[in-house]
Order: sequence, then C-alpha cells, then structure tokens
Amino acid sequence: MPRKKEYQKDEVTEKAMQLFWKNGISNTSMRLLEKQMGINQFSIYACFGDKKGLALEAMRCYKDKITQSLLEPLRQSTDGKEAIKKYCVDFLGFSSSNGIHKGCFLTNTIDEYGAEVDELLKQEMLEYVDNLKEVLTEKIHQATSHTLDNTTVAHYVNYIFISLQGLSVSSQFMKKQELINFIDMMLQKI
Amino acid sequence: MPRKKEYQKDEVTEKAMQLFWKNGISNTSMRLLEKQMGINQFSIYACFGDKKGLALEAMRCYKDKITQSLLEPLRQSTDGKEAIKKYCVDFLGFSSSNGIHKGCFLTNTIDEYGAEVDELLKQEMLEYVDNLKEVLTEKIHQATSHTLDNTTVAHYVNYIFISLQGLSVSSQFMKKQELINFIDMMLQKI
DNA sequence: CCTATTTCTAAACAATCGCTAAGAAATTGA
DNA sequence: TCAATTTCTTAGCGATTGTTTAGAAATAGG
Repeated sequence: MPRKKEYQKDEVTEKAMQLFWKNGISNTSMRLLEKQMGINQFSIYACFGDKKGLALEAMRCYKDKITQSLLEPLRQSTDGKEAIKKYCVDFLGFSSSNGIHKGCFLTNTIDEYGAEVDELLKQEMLEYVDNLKEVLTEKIHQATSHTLDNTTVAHYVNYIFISLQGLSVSSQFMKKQELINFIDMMLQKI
Repeated sequence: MPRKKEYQKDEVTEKAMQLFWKNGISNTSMRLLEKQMGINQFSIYACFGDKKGLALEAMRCYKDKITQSLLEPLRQSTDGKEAIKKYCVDFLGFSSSNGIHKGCFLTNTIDEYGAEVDELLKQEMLEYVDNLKEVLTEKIHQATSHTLDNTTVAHYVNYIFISLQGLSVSSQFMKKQELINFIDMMLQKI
C-alpha cells in the first residue's frame, strides 16, 4: 500500500555512526548527517525520532561493530594474555582506519558529555563496558597459572580498562610505536 | 585619557578557562562566557580578538595553574617514584574539584578536536607535554638505582603519560578507589 | 570646560542549529 | 482507475551561534 523506502536503516545508521565517532555528537549537524547519510532530514526524523534517537542507534551500531571485530574474538580465544594484547593492538587499528584517528566512540562520548551524558546513551555504553570487563575477567584467569582472588582480578580488569581509555585518547596524536610500547609495558605485570 | 577597564584580564581569563575546561571549547557559547566572565561580548572581543584567542589564553591559564599546582612540586621533589605517585593522585584531585569531574583540559581538548586542533592551541598544549615528559624523565632516573638507557626511560615516560590520559577520562565516571588502584598498579613496574 | 580616546551598553548582523509543516511523488489494495 | 497510505522534496520555523555596529558613558590632557 505505501510507498517504499529508498534507503536501508542499518546502512544510514552506519554512516551516521561514522560521523558521530569522528566529530563527536554535538559537533555533527543534521545538515551534515543528511548529506552523508544520503537521505533528507525528514526521513531521518521519521526513522529515528530526533538527533538523540539517531545518536542512540549509532551507538548501538558501534557496539555491534566493535563487539564483532574485537570482543568476540577475545571471548573465543584461549591464550589469555596474548589474547588481551591482541585486543589492545586491534583496538588501535579499529580506532584509526585509513589514516583518520578517531579514538574510541565510547571514550569520546564520555569525554564529550562527562557525567551529564543522556541516560539511555549511558546505559548503552555501560552495557559494552560490562561485557568487556566480564570477558577480561575470564582472560585474566586464563592468563595466570595460580588462582587469583576476585578483588585482585577486578583490579587487573580496571587497570586494563583505564589503560584502554588512555590508548583511545593518545591514539589520536601519538606514534603507533609509542602506543605499542605502552601495550607491552602495560601487560608485563599480568 | 581613556576610560578605565572595569575588569582584570587574568581574572576573566580564569573564569573562561573554567568553562572551557568543564564544557569543552565548542560547547561553550559566547553568551555563557559573557555571563560567567562578568563582562559583555564587546569587551571579550576587544580583549581577546575572537573566541579562538580566548581559548588560547584560557589554555595558557590552565597550563600556568597545573604547572604551579602539580608540575613544579614534582620537579622540586627528590624521592622519584613517590613523587610520581603524588603527581598522579594530585592530578585526580586537580581534575575534579568540589564534586565536578572535568578531567584534564589538555586531554579533553585533544579528544574534542583530534588531529584537527588549531595549530597555536596545539603548540601551547605540546609545550606542557614536553615539560611534563622532561620532569618525568628526571624522576624516573631518580626512582631507579641502576642506570637506565635513554630508550627505556622514554618508554617509562610514555607509559606514564598515556596512563595519565586514561586517568583523565575515567576520572569523569569511575570511583576514586578504582583510580587509586590503577595508579598503584601502574607504578608497580617502575 | 572641551575634546580626544577608550570602554561600556544594547541591538542586531548573517549563518547555522535542531526540527517541522505543506504538498508532491510513489506504491498498493479495491 | 481511484483512493488510501507512506515517503519524498522544499521551504521555513524559532532559537542560538560567533561576531560586529552604533552610540552612550567615562576618563584623561589641554
């Protein structure tokens, strides 16, 4: 009965995500989104409600992408420490594709909004953080021969998590070799 | 001959810096600046040229502040490792005053603009980075009994530097104890 | 005093922001 | 073919952006 859409939601969401990731959410205008997504503003609002809704879908899209590219391989791996290192190195590649250094969309968004981030967006982000921490916990147990108590493991996990945020920021202006050196040093003690 | 100014430049610069630090540069409007600086827009433009010039002066103000509060004490200290730890802990306090977690203005600005940061602003930022790295180099030599070759020390310095950026971001949403644990673990290997 | 110089106030500039209204174009069932 | 429904195009809404202008208020030297 109705007219057919001339776009696919997941495709335009991916393009919006790329823009938000690169420029930040509030520094990405609806005009630019309209241009890069290839659909006009009416269609964006019809499909996503408002800019906040679009950013939320873009964050989901990012999470799916990084989960598939980085988190699942980490989960599947069996060699503990080396797997964590691979996650960190691949995280760098993921954060800067074809010469453009974007950092991590999650970290960027935290830094953009601080504590005043939208509640739904925050929940979406925390879900990935929880998943990552859960998998890291498992890998740290794999990495150590002797048994570790839960507190110690949690410290390790937080240590890696905060280090990843450092990598996210510094990947935007430091040399790759310096970042690799950081990863090596950071993993020496696990 | 002329009329006298009703404000002092360093005072209004400090107030602008606080706003930029908390909200980011592009998310701080001239109207808000006018309100918080206590002078009107004409005076801002007469005194600082444009918003970019104001941001530059604000960055200089931040650098002076953090240099005096954190870097100089670090430089004066003699106990190497403990001094670095104190710098990191005080960096946390400095990044979040009276319950408001702002992170580091330098890190925030990198994350806001990425590689496309204004050249003058970038130079201003790199100057502090260079100073910090120079002092850290000295402290690491202090901290170790045996002699270290320059490459190794540079790795330690980069390691601490990237860790500080992780602290800047995560300080905006993580618990203080988790951040302290991070600092302890980070310094274990030096 | 008067006049030159500077800083103030207040208003407005064009451009852009997120968002929406009005109607044409397209697709389907009847 | 006709009518119903949805998506499209186009234009514009009011608000806010960074910035500037016109003129009043204040301070000094002559």
